[in-house]
Amino acid sequence: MNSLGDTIRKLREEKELPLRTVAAYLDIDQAILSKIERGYRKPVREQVVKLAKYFKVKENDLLVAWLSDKVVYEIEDEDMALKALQVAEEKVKYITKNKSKK
Amino acid sequence: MNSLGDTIRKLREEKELPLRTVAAYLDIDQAILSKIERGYRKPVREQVVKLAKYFKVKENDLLVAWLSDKVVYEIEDEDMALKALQVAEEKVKYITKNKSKK
DNA sequence: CTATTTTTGACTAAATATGTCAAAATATAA
DNA sequence: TTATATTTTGACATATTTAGTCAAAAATAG
Repeated sequence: MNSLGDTIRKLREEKELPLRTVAAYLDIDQAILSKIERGYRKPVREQVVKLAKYFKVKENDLLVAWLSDKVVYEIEDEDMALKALQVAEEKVKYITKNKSKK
Repeated sequence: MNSLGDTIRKLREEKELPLRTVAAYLDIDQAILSKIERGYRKPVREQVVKLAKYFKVKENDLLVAWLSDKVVYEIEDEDMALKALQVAEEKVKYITKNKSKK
């Protein structure tokens, strides 16, 4: 199950770049990037978008990983987590359906 | 698609209780309860638990509504919302599976 | 009308998220 | 080894978000 952090670390290591370089591009301290890659911090949306551009991968792929990480983080300690996700899916389907028609 | 707010309002109106009374039980200003019922504020977990007790409904049912509302709130503006939820489900399944065995 | 209840919005306080910095730990290479 | 580069850690500061109060305005019920 790869989290966004794992993905970023892999991309960075493939190119043999130090944290410093990528962190500079994101305009944050390398300490934060280190934590993001290991899952101790969540990046903000803008950083995810920048990373997709930087590593030339599909922005949507990273956004899905980022969003799902956030969702999991928010509910993982709850017994009803899975049930809640299923209900959330229905709600999202309902919302998008009624958004298209006016 | 009923949100938690709708549920609470219905329960409260069935018993013909003013906001004041229920809000006092929750130890918050009635203004907040008003906003919670209409979806302009999210209750905290503790309040959801108290409400279940107060109205004598299943705690888990309210928690599922509360959690799913929170999840939807977090992702609804994103194009990848549905996809993210599906990935999140897989991640949660994976986590709970590996939590049971040690 | 008059009472009661509900809603609104400006404001404050508390909590959480995001970031810096510098030192410690780890890995790399001479 | 020992020197150098990289990564990790944790204490701390700052910013943003969330949760709450309060009082007045609006809506509803008698």
